[in-house]
Amino acid sequence: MGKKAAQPLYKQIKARLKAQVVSGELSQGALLPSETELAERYSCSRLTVHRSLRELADEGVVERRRRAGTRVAMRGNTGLRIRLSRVTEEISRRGFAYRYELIKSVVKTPPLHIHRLLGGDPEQEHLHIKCLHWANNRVFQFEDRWVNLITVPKAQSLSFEKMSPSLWLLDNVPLSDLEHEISAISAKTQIANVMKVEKGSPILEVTRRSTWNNQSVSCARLMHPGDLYSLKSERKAL
Amino acid sequence: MGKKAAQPLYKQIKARLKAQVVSGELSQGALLPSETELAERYSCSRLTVHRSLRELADEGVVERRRRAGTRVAMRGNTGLRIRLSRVTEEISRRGFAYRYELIKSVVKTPPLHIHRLLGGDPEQEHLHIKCLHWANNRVFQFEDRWVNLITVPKAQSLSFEKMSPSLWLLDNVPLSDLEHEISAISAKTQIANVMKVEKGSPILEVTRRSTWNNQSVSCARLMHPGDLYSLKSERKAL
DNA sequence: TAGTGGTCTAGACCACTTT
DNA sequence: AAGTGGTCTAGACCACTAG
Repeated sequence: MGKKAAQPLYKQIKARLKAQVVSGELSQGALLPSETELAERYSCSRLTVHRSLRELADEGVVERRRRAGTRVAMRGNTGLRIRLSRVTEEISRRGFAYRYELIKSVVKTPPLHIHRLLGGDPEQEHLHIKCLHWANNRVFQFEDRWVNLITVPKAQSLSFEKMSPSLWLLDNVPLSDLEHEISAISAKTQIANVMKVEKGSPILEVTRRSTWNNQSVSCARLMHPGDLYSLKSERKAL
Repeated sequence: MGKKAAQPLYKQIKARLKAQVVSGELSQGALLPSETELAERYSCSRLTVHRSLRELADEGVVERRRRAGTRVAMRGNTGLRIRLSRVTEEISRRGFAYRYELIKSVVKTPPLHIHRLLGGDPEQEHLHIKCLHWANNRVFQFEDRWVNLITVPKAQSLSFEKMSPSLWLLDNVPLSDLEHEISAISAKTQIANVMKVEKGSPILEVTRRSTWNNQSVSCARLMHPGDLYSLKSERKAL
């Protein structure tokens, strides 16, 4: 293993400052030197120091305010990042064979709690799809999705017999914002039957809502058997 | 509501480029103009354009490689950010009264699966704590934690009768890295009894491991009744 | 090897907020 | 009023890699 090339200067400075925070040398709320002073101390331009501090602020390590200076952020608020891949990747990464199964696909007026997510005319019909993503002989994900036919009219003419709507949407609909909610539920009779798990089994549910220019595109419940799936964060700082 | 001050130039450029991606005008894999060209087009310095593109790359909207240029990123890999606050805040934010209850606190040799997380000598004794965080009359979180007594010797002399170890650690131990895993489990008899929920209830479990300079500090299972707690992501792009 | 992005400088002006 | 961070410029050199 050869020695790594030198890190860029701004990363070195960032690392040194972060080390002082992590070691407790700079404790919660402590004031850091100004950018000008740090630039002199490290014999570099102010912009270089600025970038170090800006990235530390983005990571939540420090807090910055004009005139007030840069301070070590209070702990106790932790951010965690989770990466989600498309189902097919998640399954093949685990070494399982992927199979898709359409359960139902109908166009109808959504119930009220779905209408609240999709917005628009309460009488408008939208596309409701239920399907399964199999990993070998187990159900890996049960997808229960509504697609907004106003924003995505193209979806109405598709059968989704061979391809899941989640994959089709990813490749065919430009989308901007996603909201997620992660919860643990218990498999009720119907869900247990569909997912081929015991009634009452724990289910990890990811609810996803996607929007485009503030117009809803689709919302979905993605349900996984608790023993097959969990979400891991990237290991990240503070 | 008065009009906002003009956005900084790099944000405007970022927004314009992003809009082209989101609208589909630039589709997956499409090549963007070079920094030099964009700088001319927007009549600004290259650094300003660079910052726009760098942030878009950080957000996963584009991918950049030297010589190869900047391309619209493939979709299907989504990042989601979740913010976690300390338990007391989570509870008071919901308008509930917080109460802490210590169940047990012992020093002993951990079982093997815990030792794998804590590292070091397999015979070394560590601090094992179980406690409850109540929200009004419901158990909001059941905390099952091991604290590494090699890295945090101070913890041995504390009783944790009034204050939970999670809160104490936050304020007293500098920590650098956190790893999380989120899963759905079913309340087995013992857990159901402790958490005062029905046997078999869904539990949202967050497993957290904290390290300091690559040495483990503590690991914990934070268990919440599925009907009381869920994790919401910040709404963020792509 | 040519062209891309990555970093860095020295200087400047501005916006904000505390004093 | 003064000092902080936020942004921006015009230039430079370097590291990487596709052609």
